[in-house]
Amino acid sequence: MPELDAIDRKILALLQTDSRLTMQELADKVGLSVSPCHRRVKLLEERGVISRYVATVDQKALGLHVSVFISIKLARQKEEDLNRFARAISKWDEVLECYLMTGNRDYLLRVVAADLASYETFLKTKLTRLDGIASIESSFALSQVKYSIALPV
Amino acid sequence: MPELDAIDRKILALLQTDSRLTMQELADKVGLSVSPCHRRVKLLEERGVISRYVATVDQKALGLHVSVFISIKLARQKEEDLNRFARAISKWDEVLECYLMTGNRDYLLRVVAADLASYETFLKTKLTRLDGIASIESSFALSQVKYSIALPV
DNA sequence: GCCAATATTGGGATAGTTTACCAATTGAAC
DNA sequence: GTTCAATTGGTAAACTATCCCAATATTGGC
Repeated sequence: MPELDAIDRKILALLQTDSRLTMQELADKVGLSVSPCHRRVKLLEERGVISRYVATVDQKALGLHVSVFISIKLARQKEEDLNRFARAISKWDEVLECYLMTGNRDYLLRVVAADLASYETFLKTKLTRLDGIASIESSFALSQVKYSIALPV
Repeated sequence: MPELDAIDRKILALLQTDSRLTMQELADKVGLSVSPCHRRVKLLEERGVISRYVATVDQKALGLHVSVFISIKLARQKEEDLNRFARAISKWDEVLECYLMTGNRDYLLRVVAADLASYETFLKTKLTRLDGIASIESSFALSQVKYSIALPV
């Protein structure tokens, strides 16, 4: 696995911000001509450094006004319990993020919903129906101060 | 602001997963020909429903092995204090997400770092140097169980 | 420090994609 | 059932990605 040099990192920074740049524009910005720039991008894709290209959608435009962080403790933390939990939440589109945590909770989830009523529906019809959950604690976000997909390079 | 119909939502779902689909492929998948499909995508862009196109980068490939959630309380919560805090964290690339929260903390941040040492540097040279912070509590993620950018449509 | 081997770069040609225009079709209101 | 407005589909032109090959730069050995 070869290292990422300064130009690779610049390419990543730019594509994380705007993947619709043409190769010509990207090449100009990183100080290469189109061919080597193109080759570098393809290599970054093949090596899995660039994993995908996506459109980002405005949460308010979709009417998703509620963002909730949920702390979850499981009754048991055996590997099988963890895997079962991970499989379940992976299926649910409302769950955008889920982390296995250190400290006094097992999981931290970020969930979005249209309003409190549909969040309640999510809780009642999905999350609380899972076996092996010891406790659930919801924390509501008043506003999104910052949201970025761009990892520091 | 016209409503999003079923085809618009299908377009959004597909582009949130893969924005590199050609108009031909996208049109086939939603059951339109290229022209109307292209017109709909452009409208979604103009109306801000699609906000941008980005490449997603693999966190491990960049060597960013540490993900931390930070709970922060401010000494005061006047609008000016909140704005000052928001401006500061917005500048820092390590902070990927920041939410103003209800409950017993003011902010929840998601921060990434290469290792514990560089996280410590972030804390010491940036976060703890801010004025007006009453408390900071770090919660470490052991692993990312789910991470999605695709909002439910 | 020089040379050979290797990797990287740049330009040009081609295939593929986006985009704009216009006619045809569909749907809705009266 | 007819008219008007909105949406659709096809075609052509402009733009972009992609591949190939020659030229240039970099690295390692001596």
